[in-house]
Amino acid sequence: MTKESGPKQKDSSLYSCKASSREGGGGRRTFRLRPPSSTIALGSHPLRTPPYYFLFPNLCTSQPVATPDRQTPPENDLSDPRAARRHKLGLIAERGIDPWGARFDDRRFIGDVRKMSDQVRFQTADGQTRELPDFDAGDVDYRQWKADNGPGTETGPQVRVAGRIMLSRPAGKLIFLTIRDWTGDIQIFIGKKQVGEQDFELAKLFDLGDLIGVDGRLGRTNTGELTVFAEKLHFQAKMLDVPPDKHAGLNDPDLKQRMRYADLAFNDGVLQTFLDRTKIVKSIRRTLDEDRFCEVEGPTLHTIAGGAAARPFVTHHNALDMKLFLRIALELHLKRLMVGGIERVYELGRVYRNEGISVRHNPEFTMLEAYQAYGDYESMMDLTERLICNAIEALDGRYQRPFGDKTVDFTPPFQRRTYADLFQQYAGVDPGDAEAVRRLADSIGLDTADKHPDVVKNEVFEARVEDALEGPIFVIDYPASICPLTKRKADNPEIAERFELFVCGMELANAYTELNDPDLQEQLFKTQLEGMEEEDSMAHMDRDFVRALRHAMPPAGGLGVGIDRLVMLLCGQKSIRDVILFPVLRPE
RNA sequence: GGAGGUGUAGCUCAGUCGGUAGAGCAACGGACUUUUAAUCCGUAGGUCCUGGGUUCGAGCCCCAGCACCUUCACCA
Repeated sequence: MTKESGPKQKDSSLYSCKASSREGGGGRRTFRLRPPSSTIALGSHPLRTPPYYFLFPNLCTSQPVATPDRQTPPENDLSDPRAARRHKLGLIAERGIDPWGARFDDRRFIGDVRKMSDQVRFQTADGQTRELPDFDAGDVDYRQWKADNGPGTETGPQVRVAGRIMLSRPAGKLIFLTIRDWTGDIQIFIGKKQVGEQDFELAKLFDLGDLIGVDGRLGRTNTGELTVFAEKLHFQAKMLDVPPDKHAGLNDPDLKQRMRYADLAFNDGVLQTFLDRTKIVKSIRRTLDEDRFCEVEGPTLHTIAGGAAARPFVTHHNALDMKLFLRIALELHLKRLMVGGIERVYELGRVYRNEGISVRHNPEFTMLEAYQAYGDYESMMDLTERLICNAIEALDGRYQRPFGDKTVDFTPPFQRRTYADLFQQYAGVDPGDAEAVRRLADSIGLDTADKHPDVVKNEVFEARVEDALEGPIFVIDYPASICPLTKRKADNPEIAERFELFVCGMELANAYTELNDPDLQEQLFKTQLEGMEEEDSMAHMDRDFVRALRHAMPPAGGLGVGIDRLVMLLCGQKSIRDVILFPVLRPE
């Protein structure tokens, strides 16, 4: 799954830069001079902490200090949770412990430690080793089991873990913690007798949200809970702000997005959704790479924002004194590359559209576009199905996926129905009967004045058909006049070889048999430009793109997939802002 | 941009008819060596989004503004 990214790979120059940028911190970090980690024995971490409080004298007092604003309350008012945390930060430093931690070699991810549970054994007094009862099977009274099998001692592997304190259950001279890293949770047992007076006093200074490291032995408590029985504690970082409610978490959607770090750290499932997003994106790349598609990086700054009908963001290049647009699509540059001979090409990247924000729209979003020379829209349909099915396999292999109150069945093959067929079924009108379509459009309150019959038809389709498509369903063979970049069917110039994939009323993918006739392309651009506002994206003819087509682009299939929406559907998230780490927000 | 809703302790939320501001969690003090959102006793914590207005009196009613949510439009 996730590659080990331990501290060994840490860029020391980056780190020293970070240290020297802090007041009083220059030269403090000396770990680069230490021997390699292999020579460091587990549990005997060599950090000899300097007298840390000389470096941060202001942290090490509980005297009142100036309070510039409400964010830093008086430190002597310990009823304020933030002041209490700062006070404890000072007490930790006074104990000679760096409250901001240090490199922590040879630690294991908690998820891996949990997999070591079968190494926990019970050794009887006469030297026999016994397997523990199967705790997953149901209620096991482990205290009773030990009494029945005793006398004896539990043995388990020595482990080193680190994570954030999520729950704390103090019980006299015992403290139970639940700590979490990005692979899972595990309980920590801290007994005064077991860790010693020093570490137990340190543990009393722990707060929810702090990061700690633990050396200990893996075992089971009387209730059977897999637990690291602490032998040595390592403080790693203090959380100075107050974490959200330990049970309800952070609920305010604005705060969740604004403080995504807190959302990720404290709300169940959020981190998993974003790790799943990465899995989906990796799977898409893998699928395309296996099909010998070549990933490229086109320009983000365009002189003409083309390839889609959307308003662009405008920016300015100072040295050239030139207006530039953030790209609204990847299409036109990828096709230029096909002319150049990259016969299977894709880009998976961010595009920007200066449009409204909604539960399905963010001004910047991630798009995949893929082009395959000598393919057509049928080849792209097969590819789309493969991309989605492989992504599902990369997650958990479950083809029935909940979305809101529905369940979407992604078992291939997906349905394929023509636009006309679906129009007849859901709108109840023959799509070939322009007058009947117009009457229907009028009756549902659409503005039909001065509009091309196919445009009216498409508005009816969007109003009546799209929302009804629970899918996944490929809608194929669109009216040609609404698809300016699409090749017509050989036997019917009224029909464009195009499909859109719909799931839960949402457009997930869009693909064409690409138009490669430069003269027809130029003509269609011009037709589309007529009557358009200057600020609209396609209102500038991309002459260089037409020139590229004159150098001969192979006939090809082209596909666009909205990655954020795919992640929404596969992860069961109803809002696009729940699958984008940092969605656009107004300033605080 | 239009319409509707929400804004109260660090977090999650109550707040009746307009009459002294409430709970749980978190915090602080105390008890507890096998707990599971630990429990028990005690303490402290408020710019009721902001600014006006009505009223003897406003968290509550009225007006304006700000932010977020839902929905529509633009769009994918």
